[in-house]
Amino acid sequence: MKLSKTYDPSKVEGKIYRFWEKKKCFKPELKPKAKPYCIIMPPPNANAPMHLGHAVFVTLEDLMIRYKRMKGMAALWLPGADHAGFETQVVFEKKLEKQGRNRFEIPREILFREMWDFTQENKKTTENQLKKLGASCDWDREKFTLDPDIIKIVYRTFKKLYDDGLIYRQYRPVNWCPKHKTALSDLETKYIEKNDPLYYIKYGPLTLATVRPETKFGDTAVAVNPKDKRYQKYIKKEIKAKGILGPLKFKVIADEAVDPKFGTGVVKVTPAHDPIDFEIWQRHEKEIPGPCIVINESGRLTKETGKFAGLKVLEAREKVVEEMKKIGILEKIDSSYKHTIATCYKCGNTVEPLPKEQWFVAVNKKGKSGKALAPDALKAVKEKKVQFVTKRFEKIFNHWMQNIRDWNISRQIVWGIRIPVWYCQNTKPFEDKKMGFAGNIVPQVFKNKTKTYRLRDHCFKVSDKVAFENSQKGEIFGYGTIIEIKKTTVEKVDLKDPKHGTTYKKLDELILAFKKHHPDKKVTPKTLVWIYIYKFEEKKKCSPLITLGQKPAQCPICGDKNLSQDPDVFDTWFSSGQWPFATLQTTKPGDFEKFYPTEIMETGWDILFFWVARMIMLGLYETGKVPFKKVYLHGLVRDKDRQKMSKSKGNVIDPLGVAEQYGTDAIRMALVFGTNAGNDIIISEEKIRGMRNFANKVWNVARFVLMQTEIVASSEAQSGSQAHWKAEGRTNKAHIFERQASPKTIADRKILQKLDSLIAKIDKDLNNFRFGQAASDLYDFIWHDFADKYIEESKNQLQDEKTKQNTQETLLYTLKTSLKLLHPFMPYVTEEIWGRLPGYKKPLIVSDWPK
RNA sequence: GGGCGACUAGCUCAGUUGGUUAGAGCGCCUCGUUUACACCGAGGAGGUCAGAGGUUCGAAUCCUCUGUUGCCCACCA
Repeated sequence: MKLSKTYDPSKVEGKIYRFWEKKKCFKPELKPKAKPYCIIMPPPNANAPMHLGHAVFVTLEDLMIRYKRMKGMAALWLPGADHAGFETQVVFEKKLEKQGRNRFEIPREILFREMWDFTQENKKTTENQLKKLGASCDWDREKFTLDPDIIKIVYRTFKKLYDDGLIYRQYRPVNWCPKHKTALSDLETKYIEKNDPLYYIKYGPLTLATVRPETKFGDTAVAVNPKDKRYQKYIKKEIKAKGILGPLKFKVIADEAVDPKFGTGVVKVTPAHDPIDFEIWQRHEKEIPGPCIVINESGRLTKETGKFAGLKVLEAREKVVEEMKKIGILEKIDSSYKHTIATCYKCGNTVEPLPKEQWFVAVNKKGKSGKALAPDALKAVKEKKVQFVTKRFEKIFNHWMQNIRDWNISRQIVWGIRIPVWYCQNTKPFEDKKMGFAGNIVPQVFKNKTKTYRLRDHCFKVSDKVAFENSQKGEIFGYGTIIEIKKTTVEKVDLKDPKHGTTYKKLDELILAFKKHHPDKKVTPKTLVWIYIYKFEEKKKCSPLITLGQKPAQCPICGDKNLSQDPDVFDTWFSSGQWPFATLQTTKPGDFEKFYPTEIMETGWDILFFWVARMIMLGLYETGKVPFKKVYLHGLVRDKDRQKMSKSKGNVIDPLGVAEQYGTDAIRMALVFGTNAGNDIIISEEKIRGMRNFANKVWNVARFVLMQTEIVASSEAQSGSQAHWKAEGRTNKAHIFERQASPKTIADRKILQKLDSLIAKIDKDLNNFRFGQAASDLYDFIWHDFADKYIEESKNQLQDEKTKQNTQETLLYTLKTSLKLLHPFMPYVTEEIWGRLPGYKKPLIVSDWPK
């Protein structure tokens, strides 16, 4: 029996991968004393099978690892899988939708469990795909981003940042997706250009321009530029204006952020629904008044907007504009106005800025430790501690890093690492005295007031304690001890008493307010009212308790045992930003010390900000060292029409399917051949087929060489089993592996010289990350120099007894060396042939690189 | 509004610090079934390197401008 005429990858690949695994070829322990070389695999998302895009990173990283391994280094490629927080949540919610279910109706624990099972299933699939692609990673060290020991490290970092003053909680407008009902980071929004009408609205003596008239109900002021001459006389004055829901009063404030050239140079300030307005407002006042929140979490108007309550933003806009026209405050509409709006990068819905209390990472600030996230990262790059293989990504990185704002890491979803913070509910007074006042108190109760009035008889006694709650935030902010209770009627309430928590100028207003709170009751001037006079005591602010995951027994400040955990989870990138050290610190003892900082981070450029930037910041912060010395960013895989591969377009090439048809080696070679760092990779079936042909060429070169050197027979007898990897029964012709000392023919000399310079060239290319160049050089040499020229020439030389021996030597030596050089690119076919060579000692994957 | 790329053969792309006659794969044309391979071999056609200007002994490569095209970032209400 001879070697088959064509190479059949399906017969070899599985067998060879298992053989490598069995021989522990992927483990760095193979060379205990060698220099370490480590790549952390970008963990594939465990929410879908991999596609050809993933095959790029497998190919490139495996290529580097195999090369360095053959170069004699203790090479570790550390695999993993990513729970991929929000991404997976989105995928899973779609799945639920198809089943007619809704995540908000499913209890947290059950939903989490279902998603856990779902990701575990996908994780198995991706592991198999990685193996099929020939990934020579160390499976014993595989990590999942939700492994308990990883979570522990994430908690440790969070606490460290908090203690250092670099993590804080703040109430402010955040990017809110009304569909997914969670906040998003600035990176998770996508800006799109839109043509929206710009409305010019009269505000008393002023006119302002806005695209969002529906948020008018949440206005707190009107702002102008302090230097704007037109409006000097209004600054700090109060102006009266006509509004849809009745007369309005606004203070005119001056702020630099207002561009006098835009619109009329007058801006309405809506702190709850616009981040810039919030900042303006903060410079003048502090709190966002509760009634100024006019849009809710579903993107509908709140009850503060009266008859518009319940309408969606766009519906409300139309109606509001109509009304404004009616009452004559709409001056004009500029319908040619173009601007950009933020949308959710997953569902495309308009992002609604909503005020929320969230955890933020201060990226520009210096902590107590003296460390600062973004500045330190920039410095490390500047000092070349991290080098970008493609220069232009360094520019992009710098630009981004210099302009980033604080990072919101709270997400209102269940899939992820729960934020390890407990809040003291401080409910003691209620347990003791059963007050139950909290839910019904009006919000306008302040600490310098001492009276509040109620329509309802709460049956309180003097000396009772009541709690005051901010109904917007659902938070108790203080307690009152009742000193006196008076019973009176609405008309007798002293409207001028400054001690009242709520003040109305006229009886009508008071009645209106009462009606709003008690829509079920008739309120007349004769209606009974209770006036509670109390002593106010601000709630002792118990600070949030940051732990390493465990629930504290009690609040260390007030001793209260009623603690509740923050319902939110971390932005998935907050935890994956710690991946390089989190993995190495939890695999095997000594790994971190040995392999950190890792050699290179190889991933797609689309996650440069999401992931690479965060790893540099958090890695530096936590370990004092950069997480990797180099960054290699590959391009996106596109089809031959330059289309991005995506499921919705239906142009996804399934790597397993193609591997089945053409072989893994063909795909891998197709993905590197003629490509360049950072540029997109265009792949087509024709290209893969071409590389399959190349694999076959290599196979046939080997077939010829083995036939001509008459050593096939002994190994052929055992073909089909793994026996041919055993050295026994092999001829003792190890010497013919050696390079001829002095080539006897011109052809010999020529091919050997070419081979020498090829080795040098491949080394140089690989060390400079010019994989595409190396691949085509190899292709060229093996096909056109070795096969087309030398092998043809050898047919003559083998006829001649004088040159036969030397020709055999050269054939074998050239084959052997070619296989070594080619192995990182096409591991399967090279290993398979290698196993059939005379003088076989150990697998090609762990053989020495040619010199 | 800022920034970053791309433009080389019919198609998809290489081309290192400037240096012979600018390359590959696929496709196309001619010939060939010689005992490694038709998933092949031999040969061939096909390019004003987007355009203009500049630097240089010499430019696809460096500089400037223009055009076409793609992408990223950004708190103009």
